[in-house]
Amino acid sequence: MDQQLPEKIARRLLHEDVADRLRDLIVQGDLPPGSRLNERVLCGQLHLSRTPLREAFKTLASEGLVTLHPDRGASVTPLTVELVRHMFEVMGALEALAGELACRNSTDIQLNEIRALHYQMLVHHARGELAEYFRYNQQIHNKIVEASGNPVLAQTYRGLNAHVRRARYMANLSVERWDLAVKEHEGIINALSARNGALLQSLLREHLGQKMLAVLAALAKPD
Amino acid sequence: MDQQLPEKIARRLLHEDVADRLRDLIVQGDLPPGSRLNERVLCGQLHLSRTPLREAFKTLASEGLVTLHPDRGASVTPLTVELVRHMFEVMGALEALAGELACRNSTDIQLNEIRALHYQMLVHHARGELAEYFRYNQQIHNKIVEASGNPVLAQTYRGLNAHVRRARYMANLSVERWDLAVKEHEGIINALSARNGALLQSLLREHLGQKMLAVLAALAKPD
DNA sequence: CGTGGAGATTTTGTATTCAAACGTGCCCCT
DNA sequence: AGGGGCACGTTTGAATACAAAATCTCCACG
Repeated sequence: MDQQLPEKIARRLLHEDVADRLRDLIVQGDLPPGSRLNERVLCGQLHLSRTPLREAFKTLASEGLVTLHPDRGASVTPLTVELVRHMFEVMGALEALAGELACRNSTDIQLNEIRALHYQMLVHHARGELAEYFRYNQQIHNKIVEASGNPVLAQTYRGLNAHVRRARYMANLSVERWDLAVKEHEGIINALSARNGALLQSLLREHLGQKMLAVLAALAKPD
Repeated sequence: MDQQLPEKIARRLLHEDVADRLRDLIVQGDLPPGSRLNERVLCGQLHLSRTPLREAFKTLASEGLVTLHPDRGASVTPLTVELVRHMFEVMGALEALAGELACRNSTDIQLNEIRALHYQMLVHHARGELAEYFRYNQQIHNKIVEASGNPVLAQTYRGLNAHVRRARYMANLSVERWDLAVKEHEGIINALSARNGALLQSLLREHLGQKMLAVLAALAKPD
């Protein structure tokens, strides 16, 4: 047996922690789009030196979350309508592929896990707990991608998803849209359970398309 | 008019040059899969200090070309059969999307440019000039992705393509496969010219699938 | 009142330094 | 002889130092 040990021994690199932290700050809007990232200031706030911070910038830059301006520092990549549209287009292709593969490759255990998450999500929907709902919603989509059994797909998906989450954070969900989204999820879970790849793909596309419309509407509105 | 000026004023960052250089070395196999990247040695060879080199590592790591081992340095990510299979799966979805979008969005000028590249490629095929053939082949696929008008797609594609190019570099093309690939390209160009998205998608999938088989066969063979 | 430019200040890019972790070889002990 | 542990050299991780670029300030000049 050469399976992974339950706990990782390997220590985490500082720049990785910093990248995670900055990613969260950007996704949640604490570092607003377009804002400049002053190295000295951030070093003070995060209690580290410039070296690992700058390393984290490189990681985030290659994910597209920050933009590097030679000799003029880094800034949070602005969220434009065009960027959102293009991201959702790519996400659509990736999710469709994930759905198809998940129907083919996922184990029953993974499927049960996804169903469990779905029901947990329904609980939070019933209680009107938006933040928790989002967490489980996110987890379900991640699990579907994982269940595809394709780590390259999973990694690519995660990279883009940071952008999408950032966009969604700005979009306040209407109650109607929320209810509808839950209905769509119902269908998604059913198609996956039936391992109906073609159906799942079209449902995922529809779901993502609706999400994009909601995000675009929110972006268009003045803050 | 806010179009890009013909010449970039912005200076290039050292770590970007280094990342490009290392990427080439990895893709071409000069830095073979699994090989360890000793910082001091590379610094000497590339004539720079460790800081920008390490920054370049971070970029390449987030592209997946190198793997970082905490406290034990970096190494070139090994090319496994599984990795190749998974990459081609994702590339397939991306190229299909690119084809669909290119049929919808590309300008006639872009289309003409692609056709021109195609004929140039035919020239090199006729002369049996493999390296030049590959260059134009690569350019055509890049142009199709560009013609999709989706920069996010283009960027994602480029990231994965480095891996694919690395894999292909190991696969010696047979003459039969080469002739067939040219035929496939013919069909691709025609479908694109006719702006037949559905057809183009299936042709691109077929083309990529064949490429994957060739690469996998080469990987399976002993070097 | 605006404009332009020299010098000071800040900020970034790269090199160097310092500290901690890793790996190795040797010696001692059983 | 074999295994364990300790000291050493090497390599990496992070901080600091230095250099170059950009930005800001303020005053002279039109």
